[in-house]
Parts: sequence; structure tokens; C-alpha cells
Amino acid sequence: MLSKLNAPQREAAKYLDGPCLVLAGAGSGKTRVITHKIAHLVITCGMEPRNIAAITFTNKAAKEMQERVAQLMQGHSIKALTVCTFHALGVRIVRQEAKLVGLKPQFSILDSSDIMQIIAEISGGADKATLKGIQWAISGWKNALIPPQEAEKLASDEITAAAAKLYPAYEKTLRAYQAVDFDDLIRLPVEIFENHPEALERWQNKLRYLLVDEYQDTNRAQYKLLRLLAGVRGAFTAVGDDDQAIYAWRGADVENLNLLQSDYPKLKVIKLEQNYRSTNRILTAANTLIANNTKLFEKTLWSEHGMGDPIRVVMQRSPEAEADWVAARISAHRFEFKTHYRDYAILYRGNHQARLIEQALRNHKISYVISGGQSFFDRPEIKDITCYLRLLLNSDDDLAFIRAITTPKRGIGAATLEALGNYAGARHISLFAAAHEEGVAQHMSSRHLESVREFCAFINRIEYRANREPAGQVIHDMIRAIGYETWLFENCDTREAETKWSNVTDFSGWISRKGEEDGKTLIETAQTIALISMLDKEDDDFDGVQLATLHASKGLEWPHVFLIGVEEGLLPHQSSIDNDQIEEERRLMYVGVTRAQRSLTITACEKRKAAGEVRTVEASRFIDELGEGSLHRPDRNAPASREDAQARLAALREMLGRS
DNA sequence: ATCCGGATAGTTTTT
DNA sequence: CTATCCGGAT
Repeated sequence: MLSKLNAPQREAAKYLDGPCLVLAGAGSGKTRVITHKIAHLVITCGMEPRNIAAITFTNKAAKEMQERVAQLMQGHSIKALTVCTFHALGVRIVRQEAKLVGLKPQFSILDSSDIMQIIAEISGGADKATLKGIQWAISGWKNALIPPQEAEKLASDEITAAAAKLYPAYEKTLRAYQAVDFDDLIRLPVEIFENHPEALERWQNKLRYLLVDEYQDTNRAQYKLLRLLAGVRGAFTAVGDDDQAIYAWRGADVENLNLLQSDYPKLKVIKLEQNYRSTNRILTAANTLIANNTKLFEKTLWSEHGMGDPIRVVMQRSPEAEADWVAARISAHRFEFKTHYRDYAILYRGNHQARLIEQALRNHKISYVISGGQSFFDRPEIKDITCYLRLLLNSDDDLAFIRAITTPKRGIGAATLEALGNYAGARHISLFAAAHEEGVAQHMSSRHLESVREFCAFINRIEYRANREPAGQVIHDMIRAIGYETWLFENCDTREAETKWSNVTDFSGWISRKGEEDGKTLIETAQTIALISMLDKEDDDFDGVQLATLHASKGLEWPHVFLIGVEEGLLPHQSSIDNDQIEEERRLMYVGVTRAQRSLTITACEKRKAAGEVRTVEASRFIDELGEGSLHRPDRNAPASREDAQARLAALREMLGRS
């Protein structure tokens, strides 16, 4: 079973005598260790899959893990195995134990735009930046398990003071809507387990072995949850890499690595240093770079892939020249080495850098894909539909009620909703419930009340069907009944409406399929969508150069990587220089460098526009920190090398051939 | 509802 | 400086 692992990997997969921390360097096969450990637990140790949970941070990682376990354990049913994100596990816990925290099992999960809306309402019209700051502060407190009373003491500036003041009202509003935010999905399980030992025991008994991926990204609340679930037995394996901790700014606490050691003195620490991804030249540079950080655990990556080519460091005059150079180089390189566009990635510090690159790639007729961007579920047309689903699940969800009842327009306007809202507020009930009461008739015209009640009756009818009939049929009928398609084409220009409508049909088709696969009703299917960020319709076979921020590149790899804008002020970013956060920036650089399998090209500009004026900028200190021995710095003024000349000729030929 | 002008910020982002 | 966002005015 474990024969395909190297020695430390095998040790990590087999070790079951207590808590285990696997320090898995970049490209060292951490997913392999996790999947093999699961297989080992089930096949060799006879453990039930239902008692094992593997926890990841992203849906993508969860999905990959699931596929790889399935592949590894063909012939074993792993249906009951838990492979999900922290938040998905949180949802399961809170849904099952909902009444312990005063929620109904079908509570709504609000996304960040819903939350902005709530904060805007309870703060009584602050500007957008302030709203964001407040949301940020409250989220931070929740992730650090700081209750409202304590938050007040911690408030240091105007915004955090405002946030602390609004925190209780914010919580109250969420509860009134029978809703939770993402942070609650971690915080509430912790609260449940701390206050209800019997619930904790139930879950400890169910999840007897835990595997945590990307452990360095955990925040306080997540660590607490892990510790509660693992209990005194400490039956868990945490896999992570302190050198790839790049999310401190959103609450991830590398200190959790230290805590693991102090909380579990018997912690077994296993290092994975053999890399299966990159050439030794790249690894040496990465090792040399990261040695500049003060470190908890020393690691030295090595591989059997030979020395490889030196890292190419190229200076350009301007960001425009840089973008053009990279595009030209990829074009030539692909032609010369008969590679595919998908073998290349261009990585950068900030999203704005993608613009020039996109332009240059278009000029060179190079196809590309940008990772990140707006998630499918954030699109307005999809939110319109999901609000109907939220309302079907939870009629107390006033945000969903308002959006659904006004989209498409059905003659219910602000005045009617305000009257309904006032009545509901006075009686401490939801808008939906208020519409059903007799008393509300005195606050609005019968014509308006009639429309509201008609809408509610419609929702009730759909809800009845959503609990019984196949998901696909009900959602299809619902979308048709509300006249969404017609409304789209009346309110957008044709092109836009077509795109939006196609997104809606994609969505409804996806719900259909999902419902069919799991043999579930619309109600049951709808419960699972809040946490899914993308429809997995990423075409793996699309041949395009990958554009990604360094953050988004973590966990991915490409044969040829271009790291652009490697300048003081950008990478490391100026604000990180100012705030003494160079080490995190260095880890970001480290992540970028270790994405490359065969070749790495680093570019920097001599001049860059900042705040309007063109400034002379310096190459990043991180370039020097890679070690001169790993680098090749072609002199811009020297005659082009034979290789370069050939490449250029090849590119030229290709362009001529195409046009 | 829609358009225009002024103000404002211009890291990283998943769930 | 410039893109975006918000608010005010039509």
C-alpha cells in the first residue's frame, strides 16, 4: 500500500501513535501522504471511512483530494469518508446542532455582499471604505474568537471603534434572519463544543481521525476547532509548510505551528524535503532565498531532476516593455520547444499587473486564462436565483426575501417594503411572517398587500414542491414562473442578457444534475450550494498561458514560470516594507519560485508609474537573495545570444505563417 | 432609471 | 494619473 512513498512520506503515513505534524516542503507530495494515510487507516488498520475526516481550505483542494483517494482505494466504498473544507465541516456541525445555538437547521449562509448590506443598514450610511473596514474588523474578531464585549476594549482607531459598537447589533441582525456568516461556521462549532460536552463527544466519536491540509493557513478559531475535535487523544495529522504561509493578513496564524508543539508535547514532526517538481537550480535558489527568514523548522529541498537551467533575470525599461518581452518570449519558446501555452504561467504580486500582460498577450495572439476574478456565485443573475433558494430554505431570511420579491419587478416597491418592514420590526418577526399576519393590512393598501401575499403564496407553493419533487424540475419551473428570462432581456442589452441567461441555465442545469446524482430534492440540494465557489467548469484541456497572482498560484505548478515586477515596492510590496512584514513577502516570492518545474524567468522594470509620476525603481532584494550562482543575467546591451536570435526568428516565422 | 462629474484610492482573497 | 465608485441631478 505504502510502497510508492519515500521513507519520510511512508513514516508520516504510518505514524499513528499520536499527533503528527508533517512539514511538507513545496512539491514534496503532501497530498500523496494524506491520501495514502487515509488508505492505510482503512485498508491496513481496518478503520471505517466514516470515522475519518480530511480537512482542506478550498473546495478545489477538497475535490482533488477526494478524487485521488477514490483512485487509490478502488474497490473500497469511501462514500462515508469526510473530505471537505473547514467551512463545510462547520456547516454540517451547526446544522446538526443548530438548536444548541438558537438556530433552525435550515439557516442561511450570507456572503460578503449580504454582510456589507447589513452593516450599511445598521451603521446608517457610512462610506464604502468604512463599511469594508467594519466588516474586516468584525471578521477578524470572530476568527480570533473575540466576543463583542472584549472587542470594545481592543478597538484602537475610529473604524475598529465603530465596528466594536456595531458588533452586537450585527450579531442580532444575523440571528433575526436565522443567518450566519462564513466566520460563524467555524466559531459556532467551537461555541457548541465548549458549552455542550455531549455534542462534542458525539462528534469526537464520529470523527476519530483528522487530517488537516495546509495547516499553516489555519486561524485561531480553526485551530481551536481542531483541538476540540481531536481531544486528548490527539488523533490527527496536520500537514503544512511554514515557508508557504502567505495569509497572515487574513487571520492565518503561523503561531499555530508553535502552539501545536506546546499543546501536544508528544507531537511527532516529520519533514518532507524531497521535491518531485523542480530542477535543483530552482530549489537551490528557493532554499537560499528562504534561509533569510528566521525559521522554526529548517528545511532543505532537493530533487532528482538534475541541475537544470539557470534562473533568467531580465531587466526591462517599463512595465509595457516587460509585458511585451514576456509575451514575445513565450511565443518564441513555445515555437522552438513545441510546447503548449498551458505549460507557461505568468505570476505577479497585484491584480492590476495583469492588465498590461493581457494586452501584450492579445497583441501576440497568445491565448490565456486568468485565475481568480469574480466567482460564479457572486454574479448578480446567479444571486438573484440563489436568493429564491435561500427563501425556500429559510423564510426568515429577510435579505433574500427583499431581493426575491423585487427581482424581477412585480409591482412591489420601496414604500410597500418599508411598511412591511416597520410592522415586522415592531413585532420582531421576519418580513415573510409579517406578510401572513392580519394586522399588517392596516399599514398598507390592500392592492399592495395582495401582491405581497401572492408572492408569498408562490414561494409556499414552490417550497411544497421543492420538498418532494426532483430538484431539476422544480428549479426549472420556478425560473420560468418568475419570468426571469423575459425580465433579463427587457432590462439588459441583448448580448448581456444572453450571457446572463446562459449563466442561469448553467446554474439550473448544474442543480438538476447535482440533485439527480445524489437523488435529492431541491431543498436538500440547495443547502449545499452556499459554500461552493465555482462551478467546476474549468476546462482542463483549454490551452492558454496561465495568469495568476502569487497568492492564487499556491499549490499549482508549470514547466515554465515567469515572475514579473520583481521590484522593491512591488515585491516586497511597499506597505509590507513599511509594516515590517518582509518575511511574508519573502515567502510569497518563495511560493512563486517553487511553482516552476523546469525554467524560471524573473523580470523587473527600471521605471514604473506610481501615483501618477514615472519613478525609477530598484530590482527586488529577493533577486539577490536567490544567490548569484543560480542566476543568469543577460546584458541588455550585449548582442543577443544565439538562442535568443533563434527564438526571435522562430517567432517571426510563426507570425508570418499565421497571417 | 441613467448619466455625468467629482472624489478617492491604487496588495494579496477563500469560504 | 486613472479607473472606479458613489451620489446627485435630470
